[in-house]
Amino acid sequence: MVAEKVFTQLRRGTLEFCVLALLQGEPRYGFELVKALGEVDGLVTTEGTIYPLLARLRREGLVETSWRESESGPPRRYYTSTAEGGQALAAFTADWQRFCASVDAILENGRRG
Amino acid sequence: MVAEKVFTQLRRGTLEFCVLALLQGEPRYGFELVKALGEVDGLVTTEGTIYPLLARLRREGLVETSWRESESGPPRRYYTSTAEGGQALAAFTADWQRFCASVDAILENGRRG
DNA sequence: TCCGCTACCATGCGACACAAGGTACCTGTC
DNA sequence: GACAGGTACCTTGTGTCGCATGGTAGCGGA
Repeated sequence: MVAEKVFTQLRRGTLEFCVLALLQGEPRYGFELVKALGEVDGLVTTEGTIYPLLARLRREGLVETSWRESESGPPRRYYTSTAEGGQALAAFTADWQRFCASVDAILENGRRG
Repeated sequence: MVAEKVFTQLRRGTLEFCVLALLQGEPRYGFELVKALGEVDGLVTTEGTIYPLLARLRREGLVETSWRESESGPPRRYYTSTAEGGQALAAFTADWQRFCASVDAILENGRRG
């Protein structure tokens, strides 16, 4: 479908906070996040997107990391949301709802003509 | 507000179709669109964004243009949605709703922890 | 005459998602 | 014990798109 390109643009700005939401209360590692997002409609992504994104979140102090051995395979870097990450997520959630309401209103308007 | 940056990313991909929605049934010119979007929360934008965007829509055949004299000031280039533009808008609206549902679900999940 | 408004457009930049490729470790098979 | 394949990490280069900036031109008021 050509419409996949649309989602690529829509993901911008939201993916970051979807990851943050997935990390609330539950530490996860990069590969796991890719698989979790892959199951959600419109949020399919790859490692090439996730790792730079996680590095950014870490630089901004929104997540913390720790290495853990795996029972099978290489060690994993687990990501945990900080308190600051939780606040950022809450702020975004509010912004997101405002934004959705605005877009919905305009699209609705357009449908009527 | 620093949060303005968030909206910059959220606008990606949606702005294009918000413009298309505003053009449904009613021809408008560029400057008018900037003012119309400026009144909507989270969609404030400038000419530097709108004109390249309109040029893109025109290249893709989603809008058509015509010049009209203005009673006061320089002539205006009016943009009208084509049938193809209407179809693209309908397709996007469906994608947008799916995407919103996905993001809402993940954000909700994160809030519970 | 000169400032400011309306209205158009072009150029260059930065942020971000993604494709592609690279490293390293473990497991199973021949 | 060599080697294919899976897991998991990360880096580099590319393309898109919103936006800042700036430039042109006509009109009206001080």
